Amino acid sequence: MNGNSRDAAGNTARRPNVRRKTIYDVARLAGASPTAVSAVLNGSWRKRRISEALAERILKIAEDEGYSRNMQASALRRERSHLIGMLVPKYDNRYFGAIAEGFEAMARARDLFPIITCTLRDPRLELEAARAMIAHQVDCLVACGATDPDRITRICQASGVRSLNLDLPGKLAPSVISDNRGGAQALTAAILQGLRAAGKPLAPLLFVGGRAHDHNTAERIAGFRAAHADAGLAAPPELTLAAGYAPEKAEAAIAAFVAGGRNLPPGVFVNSTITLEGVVRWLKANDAYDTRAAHLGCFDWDPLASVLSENLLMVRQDVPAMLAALFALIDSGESRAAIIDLPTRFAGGG
Amino acid sequence: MNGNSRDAAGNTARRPNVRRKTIYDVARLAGASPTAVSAVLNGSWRKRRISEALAERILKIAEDEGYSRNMQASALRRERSHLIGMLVPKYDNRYFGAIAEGFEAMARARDLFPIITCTLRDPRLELEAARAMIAHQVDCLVACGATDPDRITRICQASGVRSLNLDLPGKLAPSVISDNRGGAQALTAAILQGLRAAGKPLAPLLFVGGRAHDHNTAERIAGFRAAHADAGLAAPPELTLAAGYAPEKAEAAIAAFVAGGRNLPPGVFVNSTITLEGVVRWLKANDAYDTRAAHLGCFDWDPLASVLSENLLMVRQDVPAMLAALFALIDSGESRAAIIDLPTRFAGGG
DNA sequence: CAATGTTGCTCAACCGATAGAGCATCCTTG
DNA sequence: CAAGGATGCTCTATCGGTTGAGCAACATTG
Repeated sequence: MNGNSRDAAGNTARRPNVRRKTIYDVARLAGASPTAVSAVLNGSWRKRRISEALAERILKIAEDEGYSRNMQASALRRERSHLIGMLVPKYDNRYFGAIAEGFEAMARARDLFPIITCTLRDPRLELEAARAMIAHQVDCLVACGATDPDRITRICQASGVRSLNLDLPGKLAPSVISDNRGGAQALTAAILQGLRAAGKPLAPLLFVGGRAHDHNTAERIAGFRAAHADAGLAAPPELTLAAGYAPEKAEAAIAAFVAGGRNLPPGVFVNSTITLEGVVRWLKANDAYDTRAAHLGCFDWDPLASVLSENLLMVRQDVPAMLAALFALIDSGESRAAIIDLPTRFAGGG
Repeated sequence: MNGNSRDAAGNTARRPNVRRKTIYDVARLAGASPTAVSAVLNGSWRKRRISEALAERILKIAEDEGYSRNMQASALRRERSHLIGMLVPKYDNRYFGAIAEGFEAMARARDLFPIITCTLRDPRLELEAARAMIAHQVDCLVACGATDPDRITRICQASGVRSLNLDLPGKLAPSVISDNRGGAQALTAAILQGLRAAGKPLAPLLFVGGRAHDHNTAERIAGFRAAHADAGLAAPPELTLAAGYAPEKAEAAIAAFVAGGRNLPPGVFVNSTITLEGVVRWLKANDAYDTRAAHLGCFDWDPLASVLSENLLMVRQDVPAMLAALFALIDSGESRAAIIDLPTRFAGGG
């Protein structure tokens, strides 16, 4: 089958001309044992009763020689890598960007080395990436916005790796998510209120974006419908266009909707900033867009879009709170499945 | 495969109760040697003259047992980790997001495991992250948008790790960057042309954002000035506000500029989308903003901002070309310092 | 039939760091 | 001054995979 699929990088793997320093090199120069050097350099020297004098000598030599610990060897021996992995769908929006940045900072604050990889919302890539992370011995894996979190949890469990879910919940591991239903309900209500304030007739809104079968989109649709009910409106299913997140899909969905002979509703609930791009593009291309007249709401937050638009309502998920909850779970060692549902905030109306 | 850690008290994240499978486990079950198992599982079995029959038996058992290679151990022995690291300043814009996504995809296509970490434009964090990556034995490190690329290269060299620069050039390692000067010159010319087309009087533009001492900002200022010269305009230094990328800094800079008794120029060259946020916020807050009247240009590309604005010109750096050039260098093993300067593209005028 | 080659597999020595056990000294204390 | 303890350090096995060397068994050749 695959005899030789190796070294795609054209075998640039020449042996390094600079031999890496090891504890053995440092030990020789310090006239001490590798054990002593190891203890000094990993901080366990007090416990191991190494004298302050020797510790200082070793530290100085290590510094001078540019010694750098080989974490692979260290992790191998200690059966603990201090690596923490995270899977993220995309880097094309502020939400996941903020999650990635915050995750890294909080991991580092705990002396964990964060490894983040984006999986492009591709289920196969998600599994492959999870397996790769496990092979690299991550101590813990966070699946953020995964299409099938439970599948990932099962893979982790098989290798004894702890896993947690973020943004999208699973049934097999602790999950930290936003209150999508509540946020969507509030956003929908605000869009309707905008219509009222503008003296326009109330009518059911259009829902665009997301995947009907994913938890968050389902919850948002539920909130969307609840807000309609609260306003005494029906929310007919044909106004729900959840054909994916990509801008082109949103454009195509709206085009098909209109081509079906229907009138465009007076307001639109958009499921993400990336989808918003497609929605606005369609509206502009079809001369239906006017910054003052549009009644748009977006379940996602982008400060630049927010400041550039007049009538754009945005829901901001509370990334710091989500990460705080996530790391509280990680710190506590909790691994029972349970969902932590955090409230969202409103950000800007232009 | 039931609950989790045995010692509920104290150290929870301790030893996993699921003992990881090793080649020794598989070897025992297959009635073969660990050597044979290793060879089969890493693909070198043909070279090592293992029979097809044994290979298949081992593969099946490994699959059934859920074996997963310990990359730490593997990397330790082979002195090649197949890890490739990248430092990135921020995840708060599409440019670095696209770089991160593309980098991951191209690394994976080469059987390298990408490790990306964001350093928040913090020089200290950059060095710390570089050192951490080296400790984790990356085979190669890409410094993207680093504040001091040469410092990072020197650290890498001391450990025999290959390094490359992206987005911001260094003098000690190969660098792939955008033609910032040319892009800025074209963008500036386009803004001026917009003024002309709108029948407004030509006047020097304002330059906002970036750090005067970083290469890219310096180049962009040069291009900005060249375009002014081309149009027969002076570009007085007091119109150049390079006080950082953050939105608040841009707002503050403009506020100070105006407070100094000067009139706001008829058009603005903005150095990044993140800065644009601050610029627009100030313009709106001061009633100076009108989507149709504003003459804004941004050296950065954000499709949502682009589609939301009427008169916003954006320069799009050619991320795919940059990554292609980067990996061409990586694949070729090139490590001599040289700068590859790629043209930018225009994207959208609203 | 001996010499040589090929096939299929195993042995043992690593890679670098770490932890348990052990071993001299030196210091107390009765 | 011997027993007991503290101090300061080293020895050695080990984590899991990989690799050069080596060894039977069988096939081929002159």
